[in-house]
Amino acid sequence: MAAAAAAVRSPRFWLMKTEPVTFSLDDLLASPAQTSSWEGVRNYQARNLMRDEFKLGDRCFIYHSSCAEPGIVGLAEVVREAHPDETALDPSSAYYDEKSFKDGVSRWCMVAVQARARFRNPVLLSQMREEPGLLGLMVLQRGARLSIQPVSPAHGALILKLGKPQKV
DNA sequence: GCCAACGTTGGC
DNA sequence: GCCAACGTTGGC
Repeated sequence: MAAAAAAVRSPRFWLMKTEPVTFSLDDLLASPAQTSSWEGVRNYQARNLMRDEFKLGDRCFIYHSSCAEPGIVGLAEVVREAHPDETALDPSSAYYDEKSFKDGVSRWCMVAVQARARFRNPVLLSQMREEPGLLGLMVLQRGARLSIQPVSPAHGALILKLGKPQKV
């Protein structure tokens, strides 16, 4: 009997927060092959999402936080699934976490994403709050600090429509 | 295991 | 700078 076909699922949408002062969409676009590791996530919930749920081909909205106009500015795609975040082992890194590893292995992991589009119309937080179709989107909830958030297919489709992505 | 203190996030 | 929300830490 032939091996069962690998379970296939549709690509999911995610939202990834980043402070543009630290790492912006432009920084991703300027990275080699427009690809970067999403390092420095130090929250278990966010880690678990990346480790257990992120699959190749999933689409990630890049959200700029802690800036003048917080909002979604572009789209990236998962090009490498979860693997150890070596910055946790590097004392010179801002993300060094000496308590995070056991037997030389860190509990933290990361994925790599490649830029896919810049939004012609960045979808600002203020605009999303006014958009009935985005009701229930996690980033709009009070105190939603999670840096990695799931986005439903319907919300993802609407954000793409509003953002008018320009391929990069 | 409880919970107070403290630190961080992030919009405003 | 303020402050609400929430995660982590550590004493007990």
